[in-house]
Amino acid sequence: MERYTKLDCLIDLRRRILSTELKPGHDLDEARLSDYYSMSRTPLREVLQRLQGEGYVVMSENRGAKVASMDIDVLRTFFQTAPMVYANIARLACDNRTSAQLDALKQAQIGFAKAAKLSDAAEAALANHTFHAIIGDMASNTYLLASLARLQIDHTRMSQTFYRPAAPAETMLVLKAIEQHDAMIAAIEAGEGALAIDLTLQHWDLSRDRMERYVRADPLPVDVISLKENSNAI
Amino acid sequence: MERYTKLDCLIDLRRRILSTELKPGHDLDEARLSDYYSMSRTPLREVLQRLQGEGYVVMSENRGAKVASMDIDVLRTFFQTAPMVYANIARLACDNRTSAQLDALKQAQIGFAKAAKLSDAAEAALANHTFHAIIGDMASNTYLLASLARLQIDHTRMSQTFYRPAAPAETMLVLKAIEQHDAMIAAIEAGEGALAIDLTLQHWDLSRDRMERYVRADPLPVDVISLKENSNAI
DNA sequence: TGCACACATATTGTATACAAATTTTGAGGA
DNA sequence: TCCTCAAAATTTGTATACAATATGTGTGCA
Repeated sequence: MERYTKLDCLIDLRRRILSTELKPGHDLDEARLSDYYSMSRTPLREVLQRLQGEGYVVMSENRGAKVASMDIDVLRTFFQTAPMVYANIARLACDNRTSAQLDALKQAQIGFAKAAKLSDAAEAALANHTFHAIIGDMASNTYLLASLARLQIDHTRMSQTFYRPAAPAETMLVLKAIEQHDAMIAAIEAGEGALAIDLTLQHWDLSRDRMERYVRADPLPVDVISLKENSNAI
Repeated sequence: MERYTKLDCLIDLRRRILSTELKPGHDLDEARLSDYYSMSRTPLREVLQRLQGEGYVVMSENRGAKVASMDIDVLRTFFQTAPMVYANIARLACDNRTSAQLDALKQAQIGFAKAAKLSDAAEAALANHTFHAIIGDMASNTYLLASLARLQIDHTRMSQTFYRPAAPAETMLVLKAIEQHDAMIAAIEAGEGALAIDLTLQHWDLSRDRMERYVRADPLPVDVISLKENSNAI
């Protein structure tokens, strides 16, 4: 097997966690991972420590590392916090973006659109992650960036678990998201903070609706239930 | 020398960085530190990785770790971001605080008042750090907590560097801060979110004024300068 | 069958030796 | 004196061996 460097390993583990190839709560065995990346446990452990710092992983004494879980109470705070942070980041990005960052953002958008049109859910989610991470960089606010990074981890993982390729509405929503990204790029490039906030909140609403619709699935026909109740009557 | 555990080492390094015993930008030599804490480099390096994740330390490939610096552009974003995060944390704390956390908060306030009255600047700053960290816990919002933690690191370090024990106004400000803490405890205990936000912003203003006043020192008497100019005239 | 306990296995934590990279030092020449 | 460059010294990065802790298994007993 080819040889991984420590940075490769870090990036790859991030990718595998974001794509939910490594599911929330999954146990990360040091020996197995160090074997997988063909490096010794020492540098691998340092990678895990770092991933813990970034919020991808949780570690406990003598019990090793697990992929950070997504509990119901954490999800609640997620929906509570995300719009505020995303909006503020977008506004700051308008003030501080560099042209190099704008180029990177446009590149990321191309990657996102391509993956979305191929219906490659995992790739699209990761490209989307990159897109919003670049906006985070543009804001150049280390403090808010710490929140954003953690929000993004859970957002990206959720968008994966809530993805239903079969649903016809899903395709429409993705196309809408691409449009919104384009509008956001224009607003950031023009430095129009208020507009960027507005677009960001719309973008958030779209994403939230998609996730909510998944959770609140269409109820099964009531007829079937009443039928069952009748046939099983004592 | 007594033996430190890894957790002790982590906590002690945090303390030394917050108290600016280890100054911003200070180089952290692995060998020296592992000797100091009488442990081998392997666990010490893991501690450093973790501190990097928490924002206390920055590391670069083959160049080791440094105490996180406080550049002028970072300070700008600090003043930009702090009030928003502090206020939101305070509001959330009102909704989610437990009685155990309230007890801890009152204890921390006692510790702060004691250190302040003894004019122990370092101890007071650390106790103040603990006080606000507990409010952060109360908010139970992992996302915002990540921002708060990073803001607090720089806030605590700044309040140290900007402390002038000789200044008569300083004592007044500390007494005022103690009062504000008491009012905040009451607001959080009563669950009055709006009031807690208000008090938090007042508390922030006090702290900001103190730091600003330090930076904008009283100008030297103009007479002295003109005198000097005259005597050195060519 | 169900439980408690000791032993075996597996996994994590630490120390040390060595490899790789960086920084320092100093000799040589312009 | 100043610069260049190579060797030495220092420092960081990795592999491996071993220690400590946690987990799994089976036996004996009620």
